Formats: sequence, structure tokens, C-alpha cells
Amino acid sequence: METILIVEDDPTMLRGLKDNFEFHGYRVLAADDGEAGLNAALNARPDLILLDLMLPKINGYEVCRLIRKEKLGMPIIMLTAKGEESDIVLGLNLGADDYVTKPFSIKELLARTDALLRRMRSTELEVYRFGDCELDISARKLTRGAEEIKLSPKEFRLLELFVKKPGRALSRDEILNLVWGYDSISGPRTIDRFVTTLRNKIEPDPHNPVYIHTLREIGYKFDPPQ
Amino acid sequence: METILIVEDDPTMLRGLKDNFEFHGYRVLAADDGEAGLNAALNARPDLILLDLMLPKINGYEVCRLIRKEKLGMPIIMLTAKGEESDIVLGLNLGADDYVTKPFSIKELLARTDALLRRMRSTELEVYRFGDCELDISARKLTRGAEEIKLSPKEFRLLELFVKKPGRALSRDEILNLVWGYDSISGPRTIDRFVTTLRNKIEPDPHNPVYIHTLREIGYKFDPPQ
DNA sequence: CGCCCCCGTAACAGATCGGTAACACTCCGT
DNA sequence: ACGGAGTGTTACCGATCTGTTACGGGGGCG
Repeated sequence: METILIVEDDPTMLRGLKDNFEFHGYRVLAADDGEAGLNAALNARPDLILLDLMLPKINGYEVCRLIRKEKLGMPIIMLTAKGEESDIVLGLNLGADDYVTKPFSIKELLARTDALLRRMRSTELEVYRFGDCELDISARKLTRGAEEIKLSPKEFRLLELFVKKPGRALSRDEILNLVWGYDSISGPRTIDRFVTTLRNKIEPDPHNPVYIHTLREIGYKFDPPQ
Repeated sequence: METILIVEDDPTMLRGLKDNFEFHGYRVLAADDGEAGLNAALNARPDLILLDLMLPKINGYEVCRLIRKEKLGMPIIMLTAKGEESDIVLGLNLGADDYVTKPFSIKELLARTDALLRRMRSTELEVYRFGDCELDISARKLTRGAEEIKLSPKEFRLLELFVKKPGRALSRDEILNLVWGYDSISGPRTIDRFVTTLRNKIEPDPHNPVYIHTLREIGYKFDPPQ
């Protein structure tokens, strides 16, 4: 379940937002001034923040800026009162992702929230670790210990498939379909060759593999110890 | 949290200002003569200065002038007593950004403080550095070492995208969407050509790029070493 | 114990992809 | 209308990747 932090000092507005978002299946945290909002953002790491502009103690801009300064990447939606529109550009500059102007329809706010969370999920950092290796999907990078290991496109896609399906037996057909494509024309031995080069790159001892295991007559299985 | 320096010799006034600004979430430094104020400004680099005009040792004008002489750009609000208005022009000429006349309402002073700080942030420099290059988004300027390098609009937007998403694999589609627009009609090889010209402009050795890396079958990745 | 099948692996040739230069086209401002 | 800058397209080349083949080894089963 996704968590949303609402920072809003007007109790009525806060109540309304909270009820609505909870009804739509979100977990809701609330804060009624900038300081509390900032603390909640830093400690609870919500998935998204609704941030009122005018707040006691620390104003919305400042909260936004400080959150970004802490390198927290969750999306922020600014709630601005009508007449504050001139400040919108500033809000976006400070690292907000979107804004809605009061009075707004709860439907619109929900739509924007959904959109942002979806966008966020799709660019989420994807990092898989096994042994001393680290496969970073978004950076398309494999690191072993401290050094980066170069992978060709097919090697990368094959390893990606393995780490995403750990402990599962993968037949040559499955692998061929998922990595090479359903209309692949490659002979089945091609896979073996790529497994060998992968083993050479990631296994401590390529002749006694601990990550990519051979399943005789079947295919392979990626099964890192712990 | 933002820091404000108050330079004021009247203890009552100082106390009142300090309490108010601290209550509103600012960190407050205080100095009760011009000399101490100047030192505090130079050493602590506050985000904004409230500067009384009549001060022991060095007067407000002089402090203001000396601060600007040191090329410090933080906003300065002059606090002038009624009857000193004729000197306001002088103060503004010396580099003050605003003034309030005693007696003033604390609310007005807070409003002006907020406004100045916001204006300051919105014009805050957006500068990305990598190697000996410096990309200034707001000035739309690329400098390498001492000399400015001319970038065409598309080149600039492409580089901007790269520096804003460091270490992330960017597919040709993504790049096309974000730089050329979702309805772009350009062929995918167009990107390559622009990458080449960018590399020629920013890479120490364009044939062995260290900033813009090629990801075969995917696209590119901007990944400056450290 | 020995055969056979399957897999590991090296070597190689062909395919593919990106770098790049040359060219064409479109806007501008003069 | 002309010239220049910016932009997009194409073609060629070289580097890298990929698929195939062949050979060798090892495990399982008779």
C-alpha cells in the first residue's frame, strides 16, 4: 500500500483530503505545519507528498526545497490558493512535480496523484545484488566489487532475466522466448555460449558455478546462495 | 533552514526581532554594532540581513557598501527611523534591496523578508559541473575551462537532459520524447549525430568518451567520473 | 566399466550497430 | 533573394556482437 503525506494547516481541508485518499486505498500521514511535514517526510519516507503553500513555521516552498536538498525523490504536489498562481513556476523550480489550485476537485487531485505515482514506479531504481555483484537495471550497469563489468546487450538481457527470476528453472525455450524474442531463429546452443561468458564475468570460479546452475536436459537456474 | 543576520544596537528592538524571526522558523544571528555585523556577514554568510542605519562603530550604509564590495549577494533590508527617509535612496544605491521605516509592523517585515528570500531562490543559479565544464541552465551557457562553448538549442536541451539525469540509461525513445517532443518525426539516427557534436565539444577525447557513454541497442548514459 | 549424450568452450565468420562526414533542407535576418 | 546557422538524412566504415560449429570432457545409465 502506498503512503501519502499531507501537509496542510486547515483542519477541514486536511480531514477531507485524508478521508478521500484513505477511501481510495492509500495510507495517509498528516502534518499541520511545515516543520512537522518536513520531519514526517524525512522519517517516514512517504511515496508522495501533498504540500500546502501557506504553512506555519516553515512555508511550503522551503519544505519542498529542503526535501530535495536531502535528495529525497518522492513526487510533491503543491496545493496553492487561487491568486498564488504567480508562485507556481517557483514551486516547480524548487522541485515540485505538479500543483493544483484551490479550490480543486478531489477527482482531479486523485488523477494527478495516480499519474505521478505511476510515472515514479516506472522510473524506480532497480538494483539487484548477489554476492559481490550488483546489477543496476536503470543505469544498465554491472559492478563486481568496486569495478564495472562490461556486458553486451544480449548478456545484459540474459542476466536481467536470471536475476528477476531467482530460484526458478528456466528452460532453453523460455530463455529463447524472453531474451531473443518469440520469433528467434537462433539455435539452442547459442544460450550455452552466453551462459559461459556470463559465468566468466560473475562467478568466483566459473567451473564451479554458484549463481547460474546447469539443469541437465532442461536449461538453467539462477540461484544465489542467500 | 534559513539564517538571518540582524544588526541592531537597540537591545529591546533586537530582542523583539530575534524572537519573532525564530518563531517563524529562521535561524537568527545578532550583532549590535556595525563592525560585528560586518564580520558576521562575512563569516557566517547569512541568507538575509536586517541592517539598522544608525549603528556604533560603522554605520549601516558603510556596512552595506562593504558587504557588496566583498561580492556577497544576500538581500539586505535596511531599518530606518522615521525622518531618515531622505537617506533611503542612498541606501538603495549602496546595494540594499528593501527598507522598512520604524516603527514598522512585524508582519510587514516578515512579508518583505519572505518575498526577498523567495526572489533570491528563484533566481538561484542552476549550474551543473562535470570535469572542467560548467553548464549554467539559467544563463543557457556552457563553459569549458575559461572559454565559453556555443551550443545550438537542440544541443543545449540534449546536454541539459543528460546532466539532469546522470547515471541513468536513456533510451533513444526517451531522449526523442524529452528533447524533440513526443510527436517528433525525426529518425533515431539524428540523436547520434547530436551526441557526436556534443562529444566534440565537451569530451577531452571524443573517441574515448568519459561523460556521454554509448549503450549499445539502448541509447546513451551521461556518467561523469565523480 | 564404457558408451553416449549433453554441456562447456574456443574459434571464426557474418551480422549489426553506432560514429561520422557529407549533403539537403528549412528558417531566419539582412 | 541571399547567406548562414541549425537541423535532419543518408551512406559508408569499422568495431563489436552474435550465432554456429567443432571438439573435448564428464556424468549417468545400461
